[in-house]
Amino acid sequence: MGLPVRKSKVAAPPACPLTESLALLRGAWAPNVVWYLSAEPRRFGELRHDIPRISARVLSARLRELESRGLVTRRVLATSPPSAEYALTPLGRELLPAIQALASVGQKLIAEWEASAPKRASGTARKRARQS
Amino acid sequence: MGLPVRKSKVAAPPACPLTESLALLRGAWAPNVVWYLSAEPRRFGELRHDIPRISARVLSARLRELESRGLVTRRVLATSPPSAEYALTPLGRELLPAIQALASVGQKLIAEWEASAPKRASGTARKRARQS
DNA sequence: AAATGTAGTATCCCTCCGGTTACCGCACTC
DNA sequence: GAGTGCGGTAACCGGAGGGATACTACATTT
Repeated sequence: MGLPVRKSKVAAPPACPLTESLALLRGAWAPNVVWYLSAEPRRFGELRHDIPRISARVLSARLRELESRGLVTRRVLATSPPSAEYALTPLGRELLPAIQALASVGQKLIAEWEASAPKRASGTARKRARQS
Repeated sequence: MGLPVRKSKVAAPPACPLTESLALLRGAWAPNVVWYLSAEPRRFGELRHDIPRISARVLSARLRELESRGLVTRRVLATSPPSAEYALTPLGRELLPAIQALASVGQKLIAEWEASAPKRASGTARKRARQS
């Protein structure tokens, strides 16, 4: 017989907390959208501009989902032509520390790569970027 | 003409830091695997037990990917039958604060739901659980 | 010899998700 | 009336990813 199965020291999942919050951020670009709403409310076109490679279709779908999950509110402005403004709810804000932590890890990685290969042109695409 | 596009107050993505770290955790159950390796190294079967709804196929694939991304190490133990032990690398450990932050949000949500509906049987699956 | 346990791999299949493209209605400006 | 900017939606399509199931190899236990 092999080794005995050791009981995990990590809290077991009756309903896994990690899975719960990941469900809130599911879908392409969802964390990015929350991130770009963190500083201030933003309009549809501004988010498109913030996240260059997102398509209008996906941004629209993501905003609807985030709204239905209670992370984001949508407000139509009486401008001409009408525009829409999206903002984080308190629930959405609760996820910011986690997103911030992820971003700072990514920031550190980028800084290390640039430091370890300073000869590379600064705008050069790295291989890892393909994984995004 | 509509409103002027406001420049984002969130740091722009030459290579988005958030996207970088999300790439490390891509794939089903990846954050959970890292989470269950946080306290101590764990073997394949233990991880299967920790994450009940994961299949061996996906767990295997995920561990290979996490290994290739440098988050996890694999060590074969000279037991009979041979077993394998997986552990976090320093890079993998860097993601723990973010994962911890996510888990604590999920924990809070679960606590609130249970507090707001104390009549429900504690083991009852909630609707949100289907989204996982 | 059969069962058990460990650590996977192989194969199939099917769904979902997201990219692309095209298009809409409105209001203003030119 | 044509063009532009805004905020989307509709339809199509392709691929990747992941669930389910079955199978392997080896060593020890019964």
